[in-house]
Amino acid sequence: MTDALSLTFSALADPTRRAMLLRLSHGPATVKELAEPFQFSLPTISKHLQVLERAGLIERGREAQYRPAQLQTAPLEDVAHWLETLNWENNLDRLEEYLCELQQGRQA
Amino acid sequence: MTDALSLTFSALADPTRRAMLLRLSHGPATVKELAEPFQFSLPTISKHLQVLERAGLIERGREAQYRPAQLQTAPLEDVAHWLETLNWENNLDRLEEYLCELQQGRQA
DNA sequence: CATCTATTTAGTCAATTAGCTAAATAGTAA
DNA sequence: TTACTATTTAGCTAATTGACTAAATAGATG
Repeated sequence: MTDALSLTFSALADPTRRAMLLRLSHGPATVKELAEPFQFSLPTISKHLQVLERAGLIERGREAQYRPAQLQTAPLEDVAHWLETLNWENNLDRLEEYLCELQQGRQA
Repeated sequence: MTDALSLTFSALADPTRRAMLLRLSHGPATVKELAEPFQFSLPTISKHLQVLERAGLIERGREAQYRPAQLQTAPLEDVAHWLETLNWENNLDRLEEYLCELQQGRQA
């Protein structure tokens, strides 16, 4: 999918990538550092990082041979916002239902 | 992926499925009703519902020929919780950093 | 320059996904 | 029973994904 939310959700739909983000929530890290807890090859880790980058969940710097990744929270906020919207609509409906019941109570 | 969070995130990583959930946040709906806004075939819609069901995002009833779907919010709360955890760790680190700076300031 | 470390690219492969049509099943109603 | 509506299953296809190894690139250092 090309839309931003879908990119974000699908980037988050992998436990390795989520673990990486958790690691990055403690501060920037290099590819090798991020790879350490896992048994995957470095190219595999590199690809995971590309997925996270494409979703805007990380940004990458350039320091010597290192390309340190840093967590970016904007897409996470978009996700939180979408969740709130779902709930907000839910609550609006509940309110509407409640008002309807009130009105019917008055008419009965 | 077999873990619950991954199932949830990957179920949410599709705009059609997200639109369905939004629709369901207004109340239960049948497959046909859910299919209406889209140009996809019914089998396709049915498969999307199976994905949502497998992720626990909907539950389905049985009323005559209809199999109405109903939004389930538990997995959404798990997602919200995971997002909070990320941020919570983030904030903890910031606090720690801040305390470090304070201490160094005292030593300087 | 030669080499070492960090990272990415290229190319392969198996599994999964999202769509389709055609056919099967479940339940209602004539 | 037959026919109609709602939904799912089966089987197909093309695209995507996540893993790998081998090789290429970027930069630092002997």
